[in-house]
Amino acid sequence: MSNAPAFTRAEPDARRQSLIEACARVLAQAGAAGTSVRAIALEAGVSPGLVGHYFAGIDALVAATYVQVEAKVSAALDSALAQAGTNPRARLDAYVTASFAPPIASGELLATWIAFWSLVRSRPDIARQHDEQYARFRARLEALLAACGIAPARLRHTAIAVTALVDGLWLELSLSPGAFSAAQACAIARAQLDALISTSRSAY
Amino acid sequence: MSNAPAFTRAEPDARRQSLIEACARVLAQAGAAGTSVRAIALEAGVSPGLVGHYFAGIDALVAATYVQVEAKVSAALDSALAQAGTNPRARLDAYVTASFAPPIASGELLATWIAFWSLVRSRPDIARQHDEQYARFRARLEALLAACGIAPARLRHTAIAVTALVDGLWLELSLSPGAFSAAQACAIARAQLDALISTSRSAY
DNA sequence: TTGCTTGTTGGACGATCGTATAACAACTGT
DNA sequence: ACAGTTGTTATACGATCGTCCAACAAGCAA
Repeated sequence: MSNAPAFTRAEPDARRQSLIEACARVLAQAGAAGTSVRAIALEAGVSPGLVGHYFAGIDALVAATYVQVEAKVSAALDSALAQAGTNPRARLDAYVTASFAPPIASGELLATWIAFWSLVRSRPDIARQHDEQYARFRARLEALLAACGIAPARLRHTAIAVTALVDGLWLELSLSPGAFSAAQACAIARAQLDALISTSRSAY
Repeated sequence: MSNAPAFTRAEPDARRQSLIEACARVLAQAGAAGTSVRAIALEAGVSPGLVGHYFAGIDALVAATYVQVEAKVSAALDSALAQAGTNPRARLDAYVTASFAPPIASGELLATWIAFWSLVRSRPDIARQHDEQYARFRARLEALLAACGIAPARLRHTAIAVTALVDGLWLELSLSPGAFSAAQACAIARAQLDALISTSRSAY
């Protein structure tokens, strides 16, 4: 009779990955409040108990999801930079443009970030994870800015400023897409970059 | 014998207010995940059932708490502007300085904002509330920037840029206070404002 | 084929959630 | 002093939460 397998055994890494992706989808569709072990397991097509087999708890799964989302964002930025050529200013523009385009600025990512942010204050390990992620993003931006001729003494301040500007535009763009468009966010960020770079060069 | 009252009857508005303040305290201490009707009632010193008497649900209470936090932030900004005198640039600096100082940049407010943001995507009424709040903040900033001589055609873009920059710095400052200090955030924002204002004036 | 390892299931468990409701008591007007 | 209004309490209810665990079965080794 029916010798169809009751379930398929998966490679541990692949199963972990599928749970992480299911968590991201649930976060995007149901928000942080509607994200439960059962909902994630249902989305992944597995039994609820399996989640506890791969992750210590729901918080650990959210943190792992954040890591994967961060990796996806980084990959999208790297891809944009690779296509931008070697001109320093063009690379900076490509960074900005990619930050306001899918998949980075797809409002579905917002729920993952918010769920992660809500854990930062109460969990020191997650706070450290956030700090490391922020440091990586700032370091990448510092390299791009240094290539544009920003004075080394102003590099750190400038990178913080650009990160804050891009994050602020990205957040508002994700929260209320009607306030302004991605193209406007691009134009605003580029205008700021022009001002920053010319100011720094005038200090030579 | 003991004729001490079992409970004290409060003015409806005062009781509403005390519940809102209790909700803000619970959000700050326990995060969005630990904020429940029972925890709020315990913090306010009332019975759990009373929350349902004043608010349709936990979401409505969070939304009301957001309104009150927004009012507090606005009051702090207005107070800072009132003390700044009449010089347009000094008023803009006062706006920035106040944005990175208590009570606005007290990390306790962050949990309220995050809890509110997590409701924006799934609840259209809360999305509208957020849009209105954002529009109010941008309008206030546009007035300050107009007084500094920003060209009317660039007013909207500039206000969006400054709002994004301040929000991004405020968010990172609240999430990880160790990355940079409030004074550094101030300096960064002021440098950006200098660049924006000189750029706009050179267009005359 | 047989036995072993282990990924996987499905449900049980206690705790906590939001909400509804009946009884109570504090205040107000008479 | 009395009665009516209603803010308030305390509890009950069903649903859902995260976690745990014994039983099952898929795949691999011998």
